[in-house]
Amino acid sequence: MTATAPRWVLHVDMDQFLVAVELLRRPELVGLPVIVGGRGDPTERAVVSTASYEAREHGVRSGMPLRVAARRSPGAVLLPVDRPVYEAASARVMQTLRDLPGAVVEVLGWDEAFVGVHTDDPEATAREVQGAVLAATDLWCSVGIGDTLVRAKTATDFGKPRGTFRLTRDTWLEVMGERPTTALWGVGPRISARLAGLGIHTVAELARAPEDVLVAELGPAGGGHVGRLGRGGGRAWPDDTPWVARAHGHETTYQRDLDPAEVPDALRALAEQVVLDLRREERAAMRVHLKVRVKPFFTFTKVRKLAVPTYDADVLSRTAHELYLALDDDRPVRLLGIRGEMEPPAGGY
DNA sequence: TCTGGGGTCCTAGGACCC
DNA sequence: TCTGGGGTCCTAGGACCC
Repeated sequence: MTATAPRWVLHVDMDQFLVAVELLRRPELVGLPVIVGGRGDPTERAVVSTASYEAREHGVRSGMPLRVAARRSPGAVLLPVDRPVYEAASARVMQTLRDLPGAVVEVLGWDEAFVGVHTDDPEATAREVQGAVLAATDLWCSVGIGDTLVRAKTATDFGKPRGTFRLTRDTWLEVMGERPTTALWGVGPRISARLAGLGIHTVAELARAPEDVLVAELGPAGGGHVGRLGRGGGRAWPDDTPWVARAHGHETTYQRDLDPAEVPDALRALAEQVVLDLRREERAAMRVHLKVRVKPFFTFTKVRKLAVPTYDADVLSRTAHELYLALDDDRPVRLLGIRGEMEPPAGGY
């Protein structure tokens, strides 16, 4: 890679990451349907975090209730989520990427990152990245190649597993044009339905849509953003400035619905965890915006938010309880969450 | 016993100020 | 008795992603 060669964005995405990390310490499970999720107990309220390709052949998908997954793939091995192990593996992957000469790395999550490189042969560079990650971690990744972040990210799926794929301004519409708008990163069922109301069903139709029409429907920021998505546009170079968390929160789905009388103790436990996170990671000058999330039924969530100028768990949990009481809802609680949102520093992030 | 837990970013609309 | 417009801050909540 030389600085004078053209710029390319690589999207590095680990293959079945959580399962792959588990297989490193349980090689006897290679080739079997393996599901990582919750505490590995299909009778509990929990969902699939990652399924091996063998389990996916049985119709198991991430986000699916463990109970359903176990029914679809009766012989599958279920494993509990082991965050510290995945965090350590993720750190090794990201360090490997940062050690590549000239690479600009923007981390997206545990198992994926954008890597900006200068190269005349992006496929060869992508293979080098795969080799370096494999050598350092024994883990495989797929690499999407693009002239923007969105195109690189979108390309990765076509390269999975263990492959590479390139999407550029010239090939974007030919590959993506006839696909539904939900195929785009950032367009979910709601946005897609609103676009359909404008007669926009495919990526190509979105790419052609006038900006003022999109802005009228989705707002000033949303309209421009979604229009750019349709053309595969947007940022063309990763941003490697260190990450500053905007929020920390904890939420719990209880195995047994909580009686309202049990809520204060539960809120206190959550508040203490949030305060620990804030003290550890945030500057004291920031203000906390407390957000309480309550889910009495699985389709229904209520939120109350309030600025609270303190890191004191007593005050937070008391305030959270007041917010909960203000919901004026005495139904059993399935999910409870509180979240500290940081006041952005002057001038924004 | 149908649906996790960690986040990010955006918008509508009301309050308030000048 | 009637009524502005811009800007900012705040809360409630929507949508999406990994």
